[in-house]
Amino acid sequence: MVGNTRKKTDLNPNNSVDCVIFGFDFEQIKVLLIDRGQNLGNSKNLRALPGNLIYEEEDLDEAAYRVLEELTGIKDIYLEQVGAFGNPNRVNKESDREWLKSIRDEPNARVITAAYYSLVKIDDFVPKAHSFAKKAEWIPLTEIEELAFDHFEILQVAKEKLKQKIKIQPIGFNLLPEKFTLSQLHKLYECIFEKPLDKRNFRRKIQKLNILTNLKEKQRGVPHKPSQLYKFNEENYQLLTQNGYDNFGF
Amino acid sequence: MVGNTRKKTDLNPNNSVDCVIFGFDFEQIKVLLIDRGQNLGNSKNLRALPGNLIYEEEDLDEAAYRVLEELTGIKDIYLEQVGAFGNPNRVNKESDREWLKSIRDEPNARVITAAYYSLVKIDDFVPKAHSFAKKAEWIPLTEIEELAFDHFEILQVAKEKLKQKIKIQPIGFNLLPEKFTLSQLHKLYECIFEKPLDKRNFRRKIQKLNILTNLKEKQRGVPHKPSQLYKFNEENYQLLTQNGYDNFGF
DNA sequence: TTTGAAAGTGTCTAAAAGACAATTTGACAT
DNA sequence: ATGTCAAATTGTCTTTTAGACACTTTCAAA
Repeated sequence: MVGNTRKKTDLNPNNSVDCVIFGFDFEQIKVLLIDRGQNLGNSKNLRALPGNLIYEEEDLDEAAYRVLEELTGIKDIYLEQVGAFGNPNRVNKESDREWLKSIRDEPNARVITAAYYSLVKIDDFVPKAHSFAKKAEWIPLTEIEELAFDHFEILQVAKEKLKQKIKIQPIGFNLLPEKFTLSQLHKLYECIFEKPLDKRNFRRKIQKLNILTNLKEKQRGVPHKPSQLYKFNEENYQLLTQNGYDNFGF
Repeated sequence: MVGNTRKKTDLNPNNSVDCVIFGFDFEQIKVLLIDRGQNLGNSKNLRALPGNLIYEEEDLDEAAYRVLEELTGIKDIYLEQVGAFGNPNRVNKESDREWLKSIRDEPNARVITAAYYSLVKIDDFVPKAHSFAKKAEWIPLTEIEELAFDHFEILQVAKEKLKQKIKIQPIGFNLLPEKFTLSQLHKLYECIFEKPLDKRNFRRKIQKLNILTNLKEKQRGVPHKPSQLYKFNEENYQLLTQNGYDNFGF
């Protein structure tokens, strides 16, 4: 392969991106997985992370944004690299090999993947027709036990990175709609940290940070005391962090 | 390329590892860089991170350990992945292209690199003859302004990851000899965080963590009050963290 | 009007962080 | 022997943050 002859639309058969797309439905964290719709005798039809080969003339981040848009129709999304995964035996399940044969020109090529995680507002998700994904589904994190390739391992690392990142940057807002309640935010943090957080202490700290704008608007139609709605205050967040503040943990 | 015919010793021409090797000489943080010894008319002879192509049948972590041992002679070192770097224009300096021509079979191949950082005890460093590195030198972080390829960018990201990681895991001991003084540890943290830390508060916190063993042994031959020597207490560290404790920041 | 369900709120205590300066000790020079 | 230099060592007070803990409010629906 000679660099000068590469075209934008040439596939790089040796490098891919895989995306761990997190969503939140106010109850639990979910991950968008694809169903490859394989009919296999007795072996399981394992779900997979959305991902694909990159193009020759494409940066890794670009490729991740592209794959995300192709799959979800969402642009300008929060995206963070998890890392590179290159175990030579990443593809060691018979079902994975079968599947690659059906969709790849070079199904036996060694592929090193750059994994990303992204946080999306679940309601913005617009399922798109996707070449090789028979279905795309939101699966609760707690129900995921096995995935294709090394995707389960990638998911574990992505979860860990998310947990760490959210302690130093309030990225959780990317999982909530523009307007949200403190209870929803509270629940979100409990789901990410996988442990209960005291309601009053949580509210005290998040409000003290002064990065929420109270919209003076209430929830409607709920069969109990309606909640105040808030939105994330980007400007105050900038002010807060410009002197190095980075304690957003609970 | 067909997977089944890959051999352990085949080079993968499209994927490399690059290593940011941090050291500490009790004064400042240094990085091990190679000098490619190029004679170039007017353009600078830029230094580079040590790195190389990986083998076809080699995991990325393995490759990083191998490259480190080949270069420094050190095994069983602290190693952490920084991430994948795959800008299609990573190689955009004429001097880098020239150099690749001289050492690679496929000098124009697009290479995606997995970057790692490692922390080494500077005195354990045993310079090794290294195929294409004319010299390997410890350069102070503060003096590094430009590097080959995208290595300067990689270095910045590695520094950032190190700063974050050391707040949740006391990996700094990997940069110090077995026996060290509290002042040396204090200076190390100041260098990593690039800001002064109050001596008394630093000592109070690190001692309270109870992960240091006082060796009841003093520095010798210093023209001032000799300091107590300590070593890292692995067992106490395990005890401390097994309940999720992760606040090692200052 | 009653009931159910979640929202909203305050205080006390304990632990941690941050600011701050004087004394001690050994090596070396005189 | 004495003095000097340079770095090590040590403690207190104040402020901030974390953690534990329970009752009242508000709306919708029965």
